[in-house]
Amino acid sequence: MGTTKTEHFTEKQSEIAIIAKAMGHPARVAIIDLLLKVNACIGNDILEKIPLAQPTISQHLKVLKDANLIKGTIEGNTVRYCINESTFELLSKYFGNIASNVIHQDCC
Amino acid sequence: MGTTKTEHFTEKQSEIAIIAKAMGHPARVAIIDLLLKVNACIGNDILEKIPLAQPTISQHLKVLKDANLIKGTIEGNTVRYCINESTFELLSKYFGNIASNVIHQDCC
DNA sequence: AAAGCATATCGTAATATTGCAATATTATAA
DNA sequence: TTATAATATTGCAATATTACGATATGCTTT
Repeated sequence: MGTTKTEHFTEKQSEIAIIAKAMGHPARVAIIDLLLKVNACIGNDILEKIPLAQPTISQHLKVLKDANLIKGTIEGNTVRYCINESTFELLSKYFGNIASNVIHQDCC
Repeated sequence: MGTTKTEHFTEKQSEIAIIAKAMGHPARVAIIDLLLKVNACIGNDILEKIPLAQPTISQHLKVLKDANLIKGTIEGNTVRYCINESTFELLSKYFGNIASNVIHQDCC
């Protein structure tokens, strides 16, 4: 085991899970926060800001990219990373929709 | 290793990561979708709807509860689960804020 | 009390994730 | 061309997650 049984769930459910999972690590949240603050697509200045080894950061960046949370473009020997707005919008809408559709009535 | 180095990150970053991680499994997304659809706090009718064994579902429910995504109240020999709106609001706002603060200019 | 439900917990096997050193790769600079 | 800088990949150890059978716990009904 250890393997997720994906076959039973809808496309949408799997999509959300994959994206949420990618945000499910503080280092990756920190990277997003940093990209947002710097307000530009930085390469691995990330290394200087986040106290993890270079291979580890590279791995986290890959996870974020695979989940479409960030984009990266090669620029010489540097990579410009930036936030992929639309995926965050998707998340925001998905969660916002849940929040606003909860009915209280006989709830806990 | 395998252990996340949490000590370097902010409270907020860790909080978001924990919540996002809890949403990072399709079964848990499916449970939330179900709770929303049923529009009431059901006990383990979840079992009938989600094709996983009872202990597995119970475990997923615990993860969701620990992340404050759902609440559960005991009612006789049943548990009423329901969505914890405020945590979803928190997520929606956090991600929405990111989406709306991205600056494009020289981005990828 | 006994039987029967709904849930939780335990133990365990299979697999995934995290983190990093070492090493590769690729682009620029000297 | 050689060195240097930025990034990716590989390999591996430690730990976490997922899934479930078996079993426990705790109501509720008979």
